[in-house]
Amino acid sequence: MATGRTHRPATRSRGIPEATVARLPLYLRALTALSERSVPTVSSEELAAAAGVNSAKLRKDFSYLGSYGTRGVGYDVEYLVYQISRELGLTQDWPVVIVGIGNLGAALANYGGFASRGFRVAALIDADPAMAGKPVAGIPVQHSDDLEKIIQDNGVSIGVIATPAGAAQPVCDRLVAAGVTSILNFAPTVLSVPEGVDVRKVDLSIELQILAFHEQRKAGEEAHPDGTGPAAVTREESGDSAESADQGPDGDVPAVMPA
Amino acid sequence: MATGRTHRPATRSRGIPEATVARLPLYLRALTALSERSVPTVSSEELAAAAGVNSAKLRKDFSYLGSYGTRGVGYDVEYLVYQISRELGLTQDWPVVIVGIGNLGAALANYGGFASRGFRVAALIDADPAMAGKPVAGIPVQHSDDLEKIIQDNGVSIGVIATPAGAAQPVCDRLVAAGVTSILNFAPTVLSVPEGVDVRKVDLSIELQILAFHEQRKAGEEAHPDGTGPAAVTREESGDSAESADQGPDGDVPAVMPA
DNA sequence: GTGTGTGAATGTCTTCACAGCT
DNA sequence: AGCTGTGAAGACATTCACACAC
Repeated sequence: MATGRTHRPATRSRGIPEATVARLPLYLRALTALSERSVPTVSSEELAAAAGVNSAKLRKDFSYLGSYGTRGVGYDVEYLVYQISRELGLTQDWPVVIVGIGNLGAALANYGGFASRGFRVAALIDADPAMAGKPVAGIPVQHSDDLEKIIQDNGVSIGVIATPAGAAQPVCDRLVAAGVTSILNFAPTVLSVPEGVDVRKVDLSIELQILAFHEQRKAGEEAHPDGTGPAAVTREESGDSAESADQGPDGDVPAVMPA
Repeated sequence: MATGRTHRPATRSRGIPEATVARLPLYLRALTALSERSVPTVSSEELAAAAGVNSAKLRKDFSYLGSYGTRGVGYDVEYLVYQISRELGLTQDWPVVIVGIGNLGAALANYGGFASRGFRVAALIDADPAMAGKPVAGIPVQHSDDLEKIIQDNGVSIGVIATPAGAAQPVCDRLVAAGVTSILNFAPTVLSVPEGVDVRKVDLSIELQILAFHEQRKAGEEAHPDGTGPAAVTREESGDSAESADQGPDGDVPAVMPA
């Protein structure tokens, strides 16, 4: 959701819906787990449960990739892992730089699920001269003066911004000027980027606020089941599945699952 | 988005669309910045630009809250800040616990944007006895043996899980059993929760994979503008705004913060 | 004149339900 | 018989465009 949207305003042909793309990593994770347990095939029903979505959605999602299943049987786990990995571009190596090595930047640098999926932390960059040379997660921090050179030398196209809000836009501008075309932004700011550059943002405080909104409703309902309370709701809890969560914004990334 | 959905299956009356709720924090942030600069009023056009959305969407979003603007003039900044805060439930205090004080947990504990919005870190919990008593961000870490007591003593209803994947579900179960009804999950796992409990997830690796997907397409197009390449695309990049990113997810989903 | 508020139109995502392949 | 793949229906979200209030 962040700002508008740059990628295909409505692509057809090999156009995989954005909502589907956002779920592919989820399926991939579930499939990887099955693969490690040497499970050979899986049905849409089983895989959907593992990924926390419903089976119709999963089948529809896979249908955009092609017909990789076998009717009456299910999906071949290894084959699907490969197809989804390829579709997501994970069969290649993605050098990534992290800018802003504070608490969060360090946490990201140490994050394991990083390397496990084709992403390689090529460099850590920080504006504090005192940090320069210090190793974090085994990688020496470099000073931001060299940002452009680092990007270019490593052929980096994906940048992660974990700086304070005020530094985010300038850093973003430099990253883009140096050739970065995809940015994952952890700073609580809206970034302006030229067309063709993708930005995804992750904002803790926003997630908490969304939770608070729903939490408030729950409290209001309890206290006033008649729908009169503070945040009078009047829902109808219509008969419905028994799922849970969701995940927000636009692409609305999915988020959880039922018991 | 995620799985089904627990909150109003399609509530009307005071039913604010989920997509709108997800944007309210964005508007609030932009408004807070204006407020600090003592700007008295703002038009939908200006505010939309600051929040990174288009003005029609913003007006539609606000229309779900009520008619807080003045035709021909715009919106009163202070008044809107108050209304949105109230709608989001930020006028009250939300004690939060963070479970799992590793790199990420520590980063979250240190996050400023936290307290700034009605959220108060009531306790830090970790399973490592060696951590017990150590202060992180000025708050002493407590051992997870006391999790239930901590939740109850502090009246916590929102929990943040920043543990390794394997520990997430057990921790989640204990949190829920102790009374937590909203969970922000940073562990790369699908959590099972009973109906009535909200879960939002933030997964760094998923965000990167989505970026990689788009990045791959860009590369494919450059190399094969005819739409024949590896991941043959054939989009049409139809004329479009000059905004940027999106977030998914589901929407989009999304979540953290800066150093 | 200016900018909000909103019905109507359009577009996207999800769910249903079943035909068709194994 | 079983489970995928998918048209069609429905729900939801965004955008348009303009009447109306200031």
